[in-house]
Amino acid sequence: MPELPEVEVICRGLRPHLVGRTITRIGHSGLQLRTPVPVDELNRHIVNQAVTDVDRRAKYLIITMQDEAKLLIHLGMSGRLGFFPQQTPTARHDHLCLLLDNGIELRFNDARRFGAVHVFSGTEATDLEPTFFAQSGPEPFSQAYSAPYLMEKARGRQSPVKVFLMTNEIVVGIGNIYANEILFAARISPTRHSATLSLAEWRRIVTKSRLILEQAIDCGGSTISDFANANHESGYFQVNFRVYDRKGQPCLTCGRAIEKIQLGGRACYFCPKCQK
DNA sequence: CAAGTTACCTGACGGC
DNA sequence: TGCCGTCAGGTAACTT
Repeated sequence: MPELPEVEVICRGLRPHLVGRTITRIGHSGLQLRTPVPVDELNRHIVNQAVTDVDRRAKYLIITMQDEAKLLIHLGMSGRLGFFPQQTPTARHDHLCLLLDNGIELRFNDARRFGAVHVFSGTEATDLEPTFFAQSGPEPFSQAYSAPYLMEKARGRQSPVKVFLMTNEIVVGIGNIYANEILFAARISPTRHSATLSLAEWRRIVTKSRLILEQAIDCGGSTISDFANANHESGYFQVNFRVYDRKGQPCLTCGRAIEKIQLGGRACYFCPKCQK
């Protein structure tokens, strides 16, 4: 999926087009995503309601309605959102359409169907933190994401630090691409056992996490094959990739060939000289 | 409990 | 041209 920067960019792109608009009708492909699309709940809690806010928590987009009901959208690996005039023919893999009161439709397209749609009534949505997000760790930009916090969480953990950083209950929003980039920027080997990192090393990880994610957001996210923001514009952070997808290419710092290994079932890229 | 594996699903790409 | 295997940004449910 889109990782945190991409979802943040989409969130900002959606906000001005959605806030104040009323959703007048929904359309559904009939196919199940990661979880079934709650069509009845959408009709009950979202339709004929005006949107009051669009936010992000972890990699979820949160659309809040006038009566406090919330629509959560997760883009999975291949999910995309776009605005189209109502009469535009729907595309293959358009799974959810939200018709707005100005004749524009917000369409959720997801080829792999790893995405998800959740609806909460006003009552259910009053505090999603202790319920829906109970297992979700802190946001990378929050105070709670700190070196002492990571050091404590890593105590006794044998798992490679890259796998640890990609674990949602530790910190949300960091997926495969940015985990690679953050560890390169922090000069820490992705294979290090989490418990062996010093407080100073965790500090570098926290600082670089925020720096890399912020830069990616400023670039409009990274475009890989199928990511586009809500206005059909592409991001350009990928030109800043220093290790991701650069197997065999020279490290931009020392010239050594970037290596690719498998870690936690995912492709992992790093410079064996710069990252210790 | 932690860590490793599998599954979900389609599309793109490289090799032959 | 096309067939086949491999891989892909995520996450949760399994097993070990």
